[in-house]
Amino acid sequence: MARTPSNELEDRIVAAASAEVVEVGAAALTQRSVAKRAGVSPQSIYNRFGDQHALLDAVADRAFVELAERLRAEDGHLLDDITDPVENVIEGLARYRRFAMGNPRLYGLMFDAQVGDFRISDRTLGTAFDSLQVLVRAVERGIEAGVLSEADPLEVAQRIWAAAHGVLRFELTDVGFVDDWDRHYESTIRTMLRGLGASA
Amino acid sequence: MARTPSNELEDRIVAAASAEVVEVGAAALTQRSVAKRAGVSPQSIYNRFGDQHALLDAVADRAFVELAERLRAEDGHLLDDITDPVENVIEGLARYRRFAMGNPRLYGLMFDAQVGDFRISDRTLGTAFDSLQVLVRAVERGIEAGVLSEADPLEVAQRIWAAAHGVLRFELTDVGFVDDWDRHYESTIRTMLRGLGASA
DNA sequence: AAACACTGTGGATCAACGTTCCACTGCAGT
DNA sequence: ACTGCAGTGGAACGTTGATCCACAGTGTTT
Repeated sequence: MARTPSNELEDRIVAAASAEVVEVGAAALTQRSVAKRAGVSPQSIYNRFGDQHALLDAVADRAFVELAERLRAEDGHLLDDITDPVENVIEGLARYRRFAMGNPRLYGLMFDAQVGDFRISDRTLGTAFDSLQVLVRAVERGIEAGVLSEADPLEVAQRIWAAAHGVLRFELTDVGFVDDWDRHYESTIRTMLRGLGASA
Repeated sequence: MARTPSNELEDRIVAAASAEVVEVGAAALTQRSVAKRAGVSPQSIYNRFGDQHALLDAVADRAFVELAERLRAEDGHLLDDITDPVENVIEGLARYRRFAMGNPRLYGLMFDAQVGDFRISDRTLGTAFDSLQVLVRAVERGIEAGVLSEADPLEVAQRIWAAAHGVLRFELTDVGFVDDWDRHYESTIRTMLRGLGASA
């Protein structure tokens, strides 16, 4: 070894790529535009990440970390402070929605294959799993409180998550025929929670 | 006017593009490959459709028509023949899932922005709306039978649709941590229907 | 202090892509 | 028979992801 690579450079590249994704989307992002924005040569990206997919994967991974943080605490309000289990889930998913609608293109990168055959790596999928734990914990609370019926919390959390994701995807791609998406989103989740209720 | 354009040619191009989408996906599809497959010159595609997005839109439109047909009748079995309202919805969405999983790339084109900033046109969105009517009708039956509580059938149908779509998207992009996706899919829908139940 | 090893630069290059242009051909309508 | 447009074939342009190369800079080792 002769020289220690500066990971400050790596951060700059990922930050530039993130900004690019947020502004124009992953599909419109180019290696040259990222390099220019980060103030590095196009070659450096390949030296660091290998190819474009790997770079996008790094962007997605970082986004999942930010998502998890935002779910746990938004504007200083901890999700754990909400005691009512149902409202805890509702508020958590409301934050989830604000994240998605605030950064639609980033959300698209995380959950779609927006650019060619890009797929999230297993490592990034692990980070996504960490984010999901927030919802899993909320479900566990609901079960303990008897508001949700006994079942595998992970499986239940994913049912709720899927429903929320489905609504968001439709909203983001303008598919569907809804006046008030905000209301529709919450209605769908409340319907889900009602279906998961302990009563019979 | 001198010559009547053969829409047989148009059909050939759309058919070739559909096959291409099914096999390699919309992102990997190229104008040249479609032209070659259809046995026409690349130029003809532009003469007919304008650009690639318009061609993909035509493919999506056709796919929505096929989806609606398949929902209504699969292997000669009419959906309307199922009298039980709940099982009617379940079977309809099972067919929906088989369509999606049988043609994942086509499904991706219909509901994602898989290639750049491509969006379904308003006209194609109308066709999608027609497909949704199958589910709306099933919900109406459920309400009439008292199995589902009184509400706007269109709004309710979209809640169910969104939940189904969410599960499918996660399955298709390998996001989520589920053993048996088939079971998870049906569980999610049944949870939804339970939440929509007439009982208080 | 000197030599080394590696990172990053700058620029050229390649193949593939969507799209456009143009000259040419062939058929349908008057 | 003449005319006009649909479609062909091929070249071309600009942009993209990716690779290659010679060169400069800098931290580490000797």
